[in-house]
Amino acid sequence: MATTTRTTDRGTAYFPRLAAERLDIALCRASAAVARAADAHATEEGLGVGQHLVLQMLDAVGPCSQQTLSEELRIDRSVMVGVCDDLEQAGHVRRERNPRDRRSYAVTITDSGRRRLARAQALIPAFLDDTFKVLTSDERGQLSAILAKLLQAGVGGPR
Amino acid sequence: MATTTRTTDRGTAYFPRLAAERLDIALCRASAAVARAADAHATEEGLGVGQHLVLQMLDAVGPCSQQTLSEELRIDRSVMVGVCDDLEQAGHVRRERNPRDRRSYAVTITDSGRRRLARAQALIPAFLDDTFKVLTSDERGQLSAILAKLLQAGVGGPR
DNA sequence: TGCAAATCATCTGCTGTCAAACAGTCTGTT
DNA sequence: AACAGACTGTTTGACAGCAGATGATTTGCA
Repeated sequence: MATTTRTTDRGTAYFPRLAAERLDIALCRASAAVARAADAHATEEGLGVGQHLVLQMLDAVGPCSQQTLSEELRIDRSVMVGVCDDLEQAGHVRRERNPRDRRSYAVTITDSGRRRLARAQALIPAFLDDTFKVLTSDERGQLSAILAKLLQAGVGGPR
Repeated sequence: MATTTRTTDRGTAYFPRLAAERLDIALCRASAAVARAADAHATEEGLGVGQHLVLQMLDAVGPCSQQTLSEELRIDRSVMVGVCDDLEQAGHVRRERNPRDRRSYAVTITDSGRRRLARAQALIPAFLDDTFKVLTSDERGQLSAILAKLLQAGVGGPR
């Protein structure tokens, strides 16, 4: 049937086709999709990605200022305020003034926080297996290495 | 100098170190950084990533409804309204009612839109070279293939 | 010592995304 | 024909991220 205005119908699969051909702006959009998947899992589980990262780092390296957390985890300072608020209110973190520099806090993970972290960590393998199930083991390793490299190079701005 | 509360000092490089070790929540955060880099470049250049993708697709496959654009490009319908508003106001796109289905528009790229697209496309290689300069050619190919694979698998939800 | 500049945490305003609700239109069944 | 249900585009409200300004504190320098 002839129509003057030919409108593309469903099932064109334009986006994946384009993406497979070359690395361009579209692929940066794909990165956002991966990030969204993590956010969705995190909110569903009840512990935001930011909160998770903070607990992870505090557990690994000990008490930190919000500034240090902010820089290392690439989370904006003003956002870190709310993240620490939530963690503190949940009792997963203590905020004590650093006696050597009373401008900053010494944010410390509590036992409750450590238990919460362990619980969240336990769910990650299943999430990753599900999210990246279409990738081979090699591809997962490649993705990991590549993103780490980009991070170290400071892609995406300083914060 | 001994202190009771040991606060981690600058330069720990905790995040990259963690990221390099294993694929976990932190790496999904890295994906967000890549997406941010593209957004920053786009706004600086004056044509948003969403607008760019819409022009790209309209140029490639012809007139589409906003719904089709939305699904293929993984942009929320309600966001697509604004994207098309901006493109239409700039004269890069025409919105005509589809006579066969008056619910939908037939969004069509104009000559102005085609010129704008060409101008934006011309800047992409330089942006990519800069953003991914720390990657080898092989790694770029791997990243491209992996993200495309994830896209086809529908990572990040339907929209 | 005294003062300018930098630093840390916080707050405010702006922007963009998403979910849900809505009006108009189409499709299929009776 | 009549009506229920699905679809398209739009609006609204809630929410997160980021830039810039602010108050309190520290550091560096004259």
